[in-house]
Amino acid sequence: MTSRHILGPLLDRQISCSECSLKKFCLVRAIEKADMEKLTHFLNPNQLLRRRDHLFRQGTRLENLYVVKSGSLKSYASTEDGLEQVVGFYFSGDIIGLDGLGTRLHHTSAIALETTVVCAIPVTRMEDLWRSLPRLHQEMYRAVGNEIARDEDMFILLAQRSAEERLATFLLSLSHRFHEHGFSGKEFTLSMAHQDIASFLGLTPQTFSRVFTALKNEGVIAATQRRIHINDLEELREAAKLCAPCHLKQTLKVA
Amino acid sequence: MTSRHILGPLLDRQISCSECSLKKFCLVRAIEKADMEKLTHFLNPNQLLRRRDHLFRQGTRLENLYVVKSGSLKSYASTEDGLEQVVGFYFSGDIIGLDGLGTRLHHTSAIALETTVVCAIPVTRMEDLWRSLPRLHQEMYRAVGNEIARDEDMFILLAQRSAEERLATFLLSLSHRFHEHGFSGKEFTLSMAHQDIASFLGLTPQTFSRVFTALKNEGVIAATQRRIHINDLEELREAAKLCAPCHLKQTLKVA
DNA sequence: CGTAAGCTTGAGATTAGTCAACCCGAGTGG
DNA sequence: CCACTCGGGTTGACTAATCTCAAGCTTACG
Repeated sequence: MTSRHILGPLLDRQISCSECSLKKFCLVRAIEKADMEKLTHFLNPNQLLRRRDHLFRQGTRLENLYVVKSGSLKSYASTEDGLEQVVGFYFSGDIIGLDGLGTRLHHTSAIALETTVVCAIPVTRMEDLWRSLPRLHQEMYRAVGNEIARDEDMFILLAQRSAEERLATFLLSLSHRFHEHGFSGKEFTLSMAHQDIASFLGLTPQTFSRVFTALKNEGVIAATQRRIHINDLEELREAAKLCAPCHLKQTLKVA
Repeated sequence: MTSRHILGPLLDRQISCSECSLKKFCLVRAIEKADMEKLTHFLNPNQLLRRRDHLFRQGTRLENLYVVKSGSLKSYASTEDGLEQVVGFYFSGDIIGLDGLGTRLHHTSAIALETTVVCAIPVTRMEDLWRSLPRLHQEMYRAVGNEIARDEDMFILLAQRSAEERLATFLLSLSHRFHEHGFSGKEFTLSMAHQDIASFLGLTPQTFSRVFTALKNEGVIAATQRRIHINDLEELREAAKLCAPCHLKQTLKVA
């Protein structure tokens, strides 16, 4: 509502959560069918963004949390010295904006990587929402807990893993994520630029490119531009050096 | 309750939140005086840990969230290859255990760095707690939002800052934290080992030591063992290279 | 007092970053 | 329709930061 000017036109508002194709992955999964209409009432469903549209900007008031319905976004922080750090990628089912709940100001900016649809949850109505649908609560804390756990996994990745391990881990987590959502885990298209991944992984674009090329040369993956094909999943796992249960399942914010 | 065997004896259970010296910093600050007794009912207040006592271990069931009342803890993740990564330090007022809310399993281990007192919030009673004290809610989301924002700040630190910048940032954030709680921001004692800080900052103990020594030689700080004295706050800020508002206020999980 | 853990220091190896050139494809305008 | 430009991506040569290995020191504590 408030950031309408940077958003595309709203899509068909009629679609309720109960009809939403995402209900298996969204917060909504905790909700009884009967309550879904109630929920729909609290949301601003189906806001459309085009590639490069900002969903919100660092430092602005937190008006909504968003659930990604389709498409993808990245969030990034700008530092005073002009650098940008990508801090997360978001795909369908992910909640975006949580980092603003502390200060009620967005702590990062979020921008669509492709044509993307999100549902907005106005924070001013969250209290009512919880009251009206206490089960949602639990689901919300689940989401929050997963996000924090993922962030901690990222610490490990950034703090003690090599460039190759970071990239391999990233590809695996993407693969896992796509698979989870019923797509191929072996072949997929990146919606983000290589340099976004590099930033996210704490690497320069050059180092990213070298490691990426190396993986291709070793035959572990095949790739043209942003189209990725994983040839040897085992080898990729090897390269990622993560067999621990806690990592394979949910690593990175992209998971 | 469940982990009593690794916990020290319980202290005087009589102390209620309204008498607690921490109420300015704890979740409780959102609560009306009249409701505090109600809250006390939900808690397991004042569990005592000695140095090196575990509060919980990675992979075990999440039974409680904890608020640190006094003392300090570190949380760390163990990877399959035997490495340990410190992912956070916690001081009075901090909530610990949030990373387990997703899976209901602790995602990290937590261990006391000194004699420490915590209040336990049983997760099984959280639903009741929210119902009974809806205002607590908001405070909880505030805490969660701050934690996520801090994690994102850590990404930047780990992804693109030099060893010196990381250490300087860490010291500043400690200083800020102590100051906030009414202690001196210029002189304080570290409760964690140097190697814990090194791990947290993604450095080897050797690199940490070199940078630490350098800061001492430059006269920016003075330190004997774990006693720190900040001589030149401006210089330290310089070394940290963070002037952006979002960073100075709340950086790192220690803030 | 003796041991162990934590911390420091040095020398050398290694990884990733920097600087710079070049390539490629998409979109633009002549 | 083609040349131009620009952003993104690649590659090479060199540099610098951090890690590794190794030894020695200091402190804490039984």
